[in-house]
Amino acid sequence: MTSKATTQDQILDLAQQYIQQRGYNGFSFRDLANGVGVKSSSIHYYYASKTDLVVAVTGRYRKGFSAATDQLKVNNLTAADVLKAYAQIFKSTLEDNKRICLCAMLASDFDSVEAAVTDEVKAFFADQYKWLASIIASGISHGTIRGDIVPDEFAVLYFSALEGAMMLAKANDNPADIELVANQMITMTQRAA
Amino acid sequence: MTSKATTQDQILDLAQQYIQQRGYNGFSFRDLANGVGVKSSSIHYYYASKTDLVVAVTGRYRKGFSAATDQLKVNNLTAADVLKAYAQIFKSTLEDNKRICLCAMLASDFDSVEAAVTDEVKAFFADQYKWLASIIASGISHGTIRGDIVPDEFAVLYFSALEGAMMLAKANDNPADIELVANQMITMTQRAA
DNA sequence: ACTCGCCTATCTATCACTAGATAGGCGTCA
DNA sequence: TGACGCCTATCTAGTGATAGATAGGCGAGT
Repeated sequence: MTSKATTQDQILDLAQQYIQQRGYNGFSFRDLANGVGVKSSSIHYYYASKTDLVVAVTGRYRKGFSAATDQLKVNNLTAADVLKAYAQIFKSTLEDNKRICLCAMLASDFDSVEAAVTDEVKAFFADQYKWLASIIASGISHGTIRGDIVPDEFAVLYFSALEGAMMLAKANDNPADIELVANQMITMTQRAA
Repeated sequence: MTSKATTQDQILDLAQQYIQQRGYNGFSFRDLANGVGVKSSSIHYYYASKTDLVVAVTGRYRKGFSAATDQLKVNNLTAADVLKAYAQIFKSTLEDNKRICLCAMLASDFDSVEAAVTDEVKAFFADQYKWLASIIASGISHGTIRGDIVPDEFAVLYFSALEGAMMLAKANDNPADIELVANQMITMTQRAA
């Protein structure tokens, strides 16, 4: 009946989970093989090298994340509400088996991975900066965000703080800190001058 | 002559550097041994296990960091200036061979390390939160920081943002982003109501 | 309709290498 | 003479990767 998850999809799903939980150097082809129920050579059949596998996972993640953020735009919410919803993605990710942003993990592992991976990670960050800056700019033009905020700069701040909060919230086992961090920044974008 | 760096100190120094650059799973006893100029068994002579080694590195790092932050307090600077100087520690660390905060790296590797390590990492974070909150509270009482800031909450925000910015600045090869992030937050603590 | 050729997906078995860890020895210096 | 500091040698367990085999499906040509 249902559940037509192919072996390849299962490999990608589990690899993503492992990277988000343990990082690039924290899992092996055998871990993956055991989890999926095949032999490690079968993973090599789909992905010649670990780099190839991680590039595939990261590309899929980037697409999926962009699809998720684009959905936040459709309703006619204020910029502050969109930013809050964006932060909820981070909190939900952490609450899903203590996962960290895939690209944050890979960024920590930058010195261990090949350029094909770092390129994909950098592209993800660029995507997010651009998307956040557009949300902020829109808020300013609608008058719901202070006019002295610089969209490109606040995008870096907001994203940095969420990534950092995610890591700390995992260490301290306190996902609510992500909201605490997001809400303080959002308040600051609205406080009257 | 000079340079009395003992083998043990060299081991700790290099282990710290490797953790900050590659994370817990990104270096081996052999890497360390080659770098110091001894055999890997000699490292086991000082530290029975990798866990023991990392606990020692982390404890030393925590002490050293506290010593550095306590020095920022002595002069009669405004809270904003102290917070700026604090952010400079993060920028300098990144500029020193692209190192990330040791505890941020270990927090990313939480699922790979034993409790003895995570305890030390959590203690470091608690130290920093406490120190930052005291600086902020002092700024409020001196009237240089807005009274509607909550020290404990802003400490989490400020620290999260710096840790996140550090990781992103490394990935994007742009240490100045750390200052950009810090300055935006400091501005927000001072903007008139 | 049959079969030939090729593809897909997986297996077993193994490669060379690296991981952390351990046992025991040897020289130096107090 | 005994502890310290470091060595050689080795172990067990795993690493990513590769070779070669196999079972079954699918499509084209006769």
